[in-house]
Amino acid sequence: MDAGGEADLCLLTRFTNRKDLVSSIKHGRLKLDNRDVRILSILQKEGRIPKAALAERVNLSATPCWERLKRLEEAGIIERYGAKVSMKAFGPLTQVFVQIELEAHHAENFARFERAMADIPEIVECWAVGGGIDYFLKVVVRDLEAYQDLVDQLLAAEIGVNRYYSYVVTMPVKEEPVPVELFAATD
Amino acid sequence: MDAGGEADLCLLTRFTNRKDLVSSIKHGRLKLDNRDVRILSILQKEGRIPKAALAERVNLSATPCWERLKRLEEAGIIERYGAKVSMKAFGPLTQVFVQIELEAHHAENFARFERAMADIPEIVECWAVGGGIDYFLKVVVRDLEAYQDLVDQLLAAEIGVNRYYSYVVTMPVKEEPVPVELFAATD
DNA sequence: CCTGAAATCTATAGGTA
DNA sequence: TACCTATAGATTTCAGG
Repeated sequence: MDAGGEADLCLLTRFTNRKDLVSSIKHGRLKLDNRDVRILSILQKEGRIPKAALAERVNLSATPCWERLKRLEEAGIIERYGAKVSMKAFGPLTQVFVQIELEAHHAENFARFERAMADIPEIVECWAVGGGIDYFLKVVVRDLEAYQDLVDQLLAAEIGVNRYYSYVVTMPVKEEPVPVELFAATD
Repeated sequence: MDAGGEADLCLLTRFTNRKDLVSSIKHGRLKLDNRDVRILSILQKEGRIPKAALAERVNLSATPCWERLKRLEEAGIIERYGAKVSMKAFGPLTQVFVQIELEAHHAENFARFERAMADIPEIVECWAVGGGIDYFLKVVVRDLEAYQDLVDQLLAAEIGVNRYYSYVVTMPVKEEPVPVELFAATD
C-alpha cells in the first residue's frame, strides 16, 4: 500500500483541545489519512519500533510522523502499548470459551454479573452478546480441574447464572489485530 | 506484590544459547522468578515504558533488568509489542462471535477450513474447540450487512461449513491480558 | 548486580513550500 | 497546514568491575 496518497480518505482536522478530539472520535467525525492508518497498522505489530524507523516506513521525516503519532495517542486512537506474553511461558495452560445464560434479565441482574466478572482474574474477556445467550467469556486456567473449581465458584456465588456451556480450546488457529486498513478506507 | 523475593518461584537458569532457551520453554522447564513475572506484568499494560523506569519498578538498576528483558524477548516469552488501537477510530464497528460446525471431520477438512481462515482479514480470531462445536471465530465488520456478506462468502467458498451460529457483541464488559502473576507462582 | 560512557533515539526549535 | 533539517536532551546498550 502506498503511504503517500490521500485518496478517498478524509484529512485529519485540527482541534483546539483534547476534549474536542476525543468527542470527535466518539462521534466518528475524526478522519485519518493513509499515513495515519499505516502508522497504526505498523504499531499494532511493532509497538516498540523506533520513531525514526516508523517515519521512514511511512515516507516521512521524524517530526511530522512524531506529531501524527502524538495526535493518535492523545485522541485515544492508540489506547495503550502492551507486550504480548506467550502462554507457554508458564507451562501448559488451558483456555475455555464459556457461554452464559442468566436467570433473569433485569438491569440489576446484568450489573451484578458484570461486577463479579471484574473480580475474577482468570476471566480475561467478557462480552455481552445477542443470539439467545447473554455473555461470552474467555477463561484462562491451569487445567480442567481448575476450570471446574472456577465454575463451581461462579455457580455458588449467586450472581444469577442459569446455564453455562463450555468450549475448551484445543488449538489456536488465528489471532490478529483488527485490520485497520480495511475499515479506514473509502468513507 | 514484593518484587524482591524469590520465594517458591524457581530461578531462571542460564543457557549457553538461544536454542536451549527456546526448547526449555517449549518443554516448560524455564522458570521465572518474581521479578521476571513483574516485568512481564508491567509490560503487558505499559509496553513502551522506558527501561530505566521499568528497572526502578522492580527494584533493579538498568543493566540487570535489561538483561532479564532481553532474555524474555529472546526466549519468546515476550512474543511481540503492539499498540492497542481503539475500534472507535473508524466509526462504529460490529463484533460477532461465530460458532462453526464442519460437515466432516477428516484431517483435510480441518486443514482446508483453517487455510481459508488465514485469508480473511475480518476474521481476527479463530480457535479450534471441543464441546460439540468445531471452531470459534471472532469477526470484526462494519455492520450486520457486511457480516451477512461475509457469511454468504464463507458458505459459498465450499470450505466444509455445515452450520454456523452467530452471537453479535452488544457490549464489551472486560478485556484483560492473561494474569501472569496467577500462573507463575508456586510451581 | 553495579557504574559509567558511547551509541542511539526522542522531542523541539526554527525554517521552507 | 504540512513538511523539512538540525540539535539538545533522554534513553538504551554494553564494557569493565
